This record gives sequence, C-alpha cells and structure tokens, in this order.
Amino acid sequence: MAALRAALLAWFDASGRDLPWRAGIEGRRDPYRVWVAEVLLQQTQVSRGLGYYERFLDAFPTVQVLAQAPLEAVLKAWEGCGYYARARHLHRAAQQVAAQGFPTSYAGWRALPGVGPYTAAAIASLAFGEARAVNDGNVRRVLARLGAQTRPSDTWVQAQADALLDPERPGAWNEALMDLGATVCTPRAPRCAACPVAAFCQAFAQGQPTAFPAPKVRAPVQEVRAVAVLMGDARRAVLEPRTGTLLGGLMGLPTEVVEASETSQQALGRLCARLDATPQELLGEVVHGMTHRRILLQVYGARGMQAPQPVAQAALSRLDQKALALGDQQAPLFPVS
DNA sequence: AATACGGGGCG
DNA sequence: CGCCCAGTATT
Repeated sequence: MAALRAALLAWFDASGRDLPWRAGIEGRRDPYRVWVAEVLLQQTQVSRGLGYYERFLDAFPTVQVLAQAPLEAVLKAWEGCGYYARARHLHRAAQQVAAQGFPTSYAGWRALPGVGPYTAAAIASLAFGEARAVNDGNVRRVLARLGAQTRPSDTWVQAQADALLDPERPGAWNEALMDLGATVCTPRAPRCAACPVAAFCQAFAQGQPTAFPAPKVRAPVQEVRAVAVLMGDARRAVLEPRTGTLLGGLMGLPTEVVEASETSQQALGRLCARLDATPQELLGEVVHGMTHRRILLQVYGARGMQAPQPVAQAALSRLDQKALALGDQQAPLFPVS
C-alpha cells in the first residue's frame, strides 16, 4: 500500500497533467474554478472540456457574476457541450453560493444541485484538503485492473478508493489516480510499459488488462422520426423553447415527433396547425445520433405570422444547428461532388 | 436498481 | 460502428 502510493505520487509529481483548473496550492485550489471544471467534466473528456472551461470562465469569472447572469446566457456558454441540466443546476447552485458563501466540506457541497458524490469529493479534496476519495470512470477502471475485478460494484470501488487514499495528500492522490486512468490506464489500449504501478496490478500480471472491467450493458439506441419547420433562414428563424428533460432549456426549431401510427405528413400537418403556419417544400433531412437515440429529422420550409429571431443569441443543440444549416443560402441544397 | 440525459473521440 | 468519457437526478 505504501509502496503503491509512493510510486503513483512520484509519477504524478513528475508526469501529472498541467491543467488550467489546477492553478494554486495543492489542496487549496480556488473552489469556484475547481467546481466549474468538475461539473464541466462530468461525462466529458478533458480534451473537450478545456475549450468550454476557458470560454465559461471568461464569461463568468466569479460565482457572483454567474449567479447574476440570466440562465439563457449560461446555456449559451454551454451550447454544444451536452447534458444541459449541468448548466441549469450550476446556475441555481451559484445563486445559493452567492447568497450563503462557499461550502467548506463534502457534506456542504453535496447538498448543492448538480453536485453528486464524485464532484463533492473532488472539490472537498482539491480545494479544501479534505480526505475524500473520488470515484469516477478513471478510478473505477484503474482499481478494477489493479484488483482484476470484472464487475466491480460501486461499493467495492469506493471502499478500495477510500482505503488507498493518501491522507497526507488527498487532492494530489485523487488527481494522480485520474491522470493515470486518463493517460496510461486507458480503456482500449493501456500503456502498461509506462505504468508506475504495473508491478501492483493483477490484471497486468494476468496479461489481460483490457479484460477489466467488463463493458457496461447499455440500452439499445431508439430510432425517432420527427419533423421540424424552418420559418426564416440560418440566421433568423422562428424558435421555440424546448421543454421537458430532453434538451430542456434550449431553443430549437418548432418540432413534432412522428408517431409510429402516422406519416410524417400527418405530423407536419399537426405542427403547422399548432403554429397556424403553411407548410412549404422539404428543405432536407438531418440525422443526429445522441448516445441513447438516433433522430431522423425532416425539415420543411413554412410560412407563418411569427417573427423570426436572431439565432446567434439563442442556445441551440447540435441537432437544431444542423437543421438550421439547411436554411443557409450560401450552402447548395444538393451539394455537388 | 434502473433509466434518462449530449456529444465527440478513438480504435 | 461500438464503447467510453473527471456523473447526477429521478423513478
């Protein structure tokens, strides 16, 4: 245990990543910057989060600025990053923090919207030096391989992480474990030759590091057909707020799902009746994959009385960005090869 | 315990 | 194309 800790921390001190939210003293990082980074990185790879992080902190440099900003501005900064509930929760939590001050403990952070066990442990250890072991996808994979566990339960992973955590340097230890998982002990092609703890790894000893952990079973992707109308063009269009959980809070083209029992023309008729609009020609079709569903969206032109709004200021999903591109006058409707 | 929730990267 | 990513909230 002590040898494993020393080996990993030595590797981390020499080869750990230099990331923008790691500025400051170890164990005493800026809580706001750590918090934003941790939320942004939920289910999001670091390489992708970097650009959003810079953009977000530029727009909302302090928790007070974030708390006073309109939600639409926060969602606009989050545009394209996915899992938009993160932005809504972060905004709501910022208002609590602006009024009551930053929590200073795991339990205090855990009580904020959008802050679960992982994020609370990360902030508590990185910014407040609290001895809390994080449990994320990296930690799960590294520990599963160290112990050669095919299907480690969440309880098992947390217990291992708790036992292994270096109480002297909890923040650095958590970062070290995650860095190892992200840069060496990777899912597909781990670089065991460069691993500082290979000597302690049972999966490596068995010669099958990628056998652990076993892939998660995932729900099959659902196919969804939908119709949308573009009233306007790629720059100015009639937009509606999306309600519900899917893309909730974002704006988008007026859309109706095509039910299994109906044709797309019937759905289009329903949509245009709701909008009091007249359908026109088919502009094109967009295919959009979203982890758990595959959306085939037919986009029609339409005429109505609603005033188009500038799309540049609206927060849109990738799906709606693709759909709007069909209205770009510069782009040929039928691309020539 | 199971499910919903985005989008992109990589082998 | 399949699997995964610094997970959380809801049911």
